[in-house]
Amino acid sequence: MNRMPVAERREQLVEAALAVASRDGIEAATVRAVAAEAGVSLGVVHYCFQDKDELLRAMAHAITERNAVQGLDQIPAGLPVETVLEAAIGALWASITGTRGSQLLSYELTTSSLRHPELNQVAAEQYRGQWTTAQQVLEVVGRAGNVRWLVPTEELARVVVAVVDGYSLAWLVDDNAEAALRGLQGFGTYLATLTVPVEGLSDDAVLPVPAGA
Amino acid sequence: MNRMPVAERREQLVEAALAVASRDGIEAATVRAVAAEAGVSLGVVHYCFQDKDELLRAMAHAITERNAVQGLDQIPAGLPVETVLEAAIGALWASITGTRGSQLLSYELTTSSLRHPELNQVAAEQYRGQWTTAQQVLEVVGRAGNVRWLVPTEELARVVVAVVDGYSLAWLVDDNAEAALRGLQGFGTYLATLTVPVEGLSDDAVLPVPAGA
DNA sequence: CATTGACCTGGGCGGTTGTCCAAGTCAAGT
DNA sequence: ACTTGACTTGGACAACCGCCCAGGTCAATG
Repeated sequence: MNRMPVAERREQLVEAALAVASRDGIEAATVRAVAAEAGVSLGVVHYCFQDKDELLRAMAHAITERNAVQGLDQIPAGLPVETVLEAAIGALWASITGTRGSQLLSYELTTSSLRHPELNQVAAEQYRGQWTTAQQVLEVVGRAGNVRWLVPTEELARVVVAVVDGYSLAWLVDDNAEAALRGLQGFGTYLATLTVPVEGLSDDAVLPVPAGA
Repeated sequence: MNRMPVAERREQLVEAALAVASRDGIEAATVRAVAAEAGVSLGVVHYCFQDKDELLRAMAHAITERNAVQGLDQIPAGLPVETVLEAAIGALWASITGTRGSQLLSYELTTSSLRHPELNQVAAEQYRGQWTTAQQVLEVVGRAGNVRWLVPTEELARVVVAVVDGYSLAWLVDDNAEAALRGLQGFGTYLATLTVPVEGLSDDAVLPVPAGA
């Protein structure tokens, strides 16, 4: 096998761990399985990571980062907020149903983190990421729909994450993507009732908007 | 140790498994740990259960049954539906936050079931139970508040379960019970907007109500 | 009292796990 | 060319896992 610096090897191993765990579950992500997936002999893993836990933490960090970067910029602007929400929810749901293994792995990581002290930070970091992402989406949606939220976006973000999490879990169990999407869209129309249109330009002070739009 | 018929021993072992898994996680519920918890030697477990999986299935069945029997009858009647919902949600949330280990175990069982074919039915059964329970609660609430639901309770039940699940998971992670309860009560006021008061007796045909009320 | 059979014991078996380590390999610097 | 040190190898280790089984115990039955 070809040699490479430890930093690069670490990335490769994290990728391999992500592949194994997404496909076969977090329990199947043994040191041996990850090494085999990466095409690397057993010792390499403990040469690059002190622990198996350190590898799992790196994997969790990677999956959290990956979820956060989702396309914020392809939300259409200049449309009614109901339409904007519907489009955003549709895109979000498509990206969820397209990565079933990763979604399931996220829940496995959450429960594992809550049980094992050595993974203590994982779940909290995951949720912080989801909340800030949801908040950013809400603010982008507000600007795109030219509305102001009646409830602080920080509070709303927690609702959104809870509802999306709940529907994702239900979908993983019953495999009924259409019913879940219908429910989510219903939640979207409810969200739309929590907005008021921004009429005058004088309202800009309420919700600070970067000049670069 | 005192002897007992296998049926009774099975119940005791299921109880022990539930105790171990709730306290230390589903991975810690090994055959040895369950036997030790029950104060029984190793072989007894395989004398009462064919598999470890059969023991876990029995444990999952027990926890599902236990969640379903929650007090449906202590919902106050003759009050505005908003008040009824608030009371019901408060009671539900208290029973959730009072059993942290069991809640976490439920999520662990769900993910395990989705990964391992030998536990295939567990998650589905769990969700069927939750949905029907939620539907029953909704109908009781409707009768107690003297209102009719604008959306079929079967559909609404799925929403309720998703939202409660999502908030429970968030609470397990950030341990902020007050924020979660506030969010749930907000969801309750939204639910109240999906009802219309039952005015005339002629409306009884729409929503069949048993004579015994 | 003798016997039967349900129930219990505790050690052993093969397999998998995380971790470690002595030895080997190879590109880069002198 | 040779030395150095980063990187790789593959086997060994103890601990734990689910499962099995030959044998022991004891209440109930004849």
